[in-house]
Amino acid sequence: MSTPARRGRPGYDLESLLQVAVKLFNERGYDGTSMEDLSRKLGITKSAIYHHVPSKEELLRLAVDRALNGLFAVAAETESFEGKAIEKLEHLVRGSVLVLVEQLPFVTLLLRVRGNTKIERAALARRREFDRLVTELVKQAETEGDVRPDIDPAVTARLLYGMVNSLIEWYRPRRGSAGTELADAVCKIAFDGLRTQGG
Amino acid sequence: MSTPARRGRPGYDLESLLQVAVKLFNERGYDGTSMEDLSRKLGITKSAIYHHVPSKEELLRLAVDRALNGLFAVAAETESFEGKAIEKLEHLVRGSVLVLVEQLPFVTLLLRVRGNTKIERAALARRREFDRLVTELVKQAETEGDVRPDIDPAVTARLLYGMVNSLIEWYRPRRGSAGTELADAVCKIAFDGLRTQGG
DNA sequence: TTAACAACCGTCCATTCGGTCAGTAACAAG
DNA sequence: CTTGTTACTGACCGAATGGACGGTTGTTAA
Repeated sequence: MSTPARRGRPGYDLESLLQVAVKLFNERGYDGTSMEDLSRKLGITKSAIYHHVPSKEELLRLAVDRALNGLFAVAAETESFEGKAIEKLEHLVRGSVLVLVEQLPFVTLLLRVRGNTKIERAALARRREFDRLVTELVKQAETEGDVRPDIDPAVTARLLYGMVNSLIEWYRPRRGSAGTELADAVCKIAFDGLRTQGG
Repeated sequence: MSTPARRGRPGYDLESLLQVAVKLFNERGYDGTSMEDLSRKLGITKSAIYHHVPSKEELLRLAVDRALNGLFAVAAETESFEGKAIEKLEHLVRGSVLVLVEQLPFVTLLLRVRGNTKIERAALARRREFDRLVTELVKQAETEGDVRPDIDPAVTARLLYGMVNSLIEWYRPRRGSAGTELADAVCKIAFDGLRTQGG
């Protein structure tokens, strides 16, 4: 059923190890977490970690790639859409929130990468590509008259995703919560504002 | 005039050193920056740094305290205000954006603190206090009928400041830019949304 | 029973880390 | 020239870091 009867000695595999690692990286920061810290948390020795993964950085790479793949999957889905740009934009935002919620630890790690190594810089490059995509959509929606023209589209786009991405700072999954409610809240405030609608 | 003729051997003082340090901390992350890295950037030896500051953490403390003092000054100003809660809230947001812009490097460092040490935890505690203040204001504004009641005020508050704080991720000061325009943009989108208003 | 398999341990290593300390260099005022 | 003041150097230290390596233990399938 849930356990497909794995061969060999039981213990961590790469997946279960990655979960713990990413969680710890988020708590103390990637650079602030030593492999000793991680091994202590796992309950195994440091050298055992290197049986599963060739380096500390590889753990980071696996995590941020998972986050980026999730986000780009939503982006691809959005692009193959018919309709007005503002509808595409809302779809992208909703999808992004859902990815944030479902892959919270991975996305959290991604959004904190600073570009110290080749791998981190590659992640930043993909992030920028995603941001460009959002900006283009906002621009188009403005051209179509659905987004307020009194603010630079690039600024609007960044504020929008600033709000979306800030979820990682405080959102914590509760059992039974679908994430769609959260996406609703984000879309309401981002698109129509927190003020009571006059009308 | 601009130089009040300092005594002693010329070079860095605590202030000028702090500027460079905080900038580097923001580029590579606090944990990702060694005192050797910093000394290289400064053009002096590592031990020279310890003439100005007793420890690496003290640099962090000085920086985050400066950011927190700026934010709490605005908060105090806001509390001594007369008027509706929503007006207070807008004043707080505007003031926060201005502090963010004027003290960008310090606030940036503050918002990335993870709580690994006593000093970091103290900073996080003060941040939470500030967040409580914002939430209370949003709640009150909702009671007064000025903030949409269909979203949990705590969520609204967090999304609002998620947007505000996201400025540190992309805003870079340009000469001649006052920051008030940015505050305008933030308030417009946060309070009234990015969608074109149905007149 | 045995072979394949996968997870794990103990020991070791070169390097880097934050930090110390005793002394030196460069300036201003008297 | 001296004195006070401030910034800096170079050599050093114990601890922690990411990682290497050869050997071991526990589990399943044949």
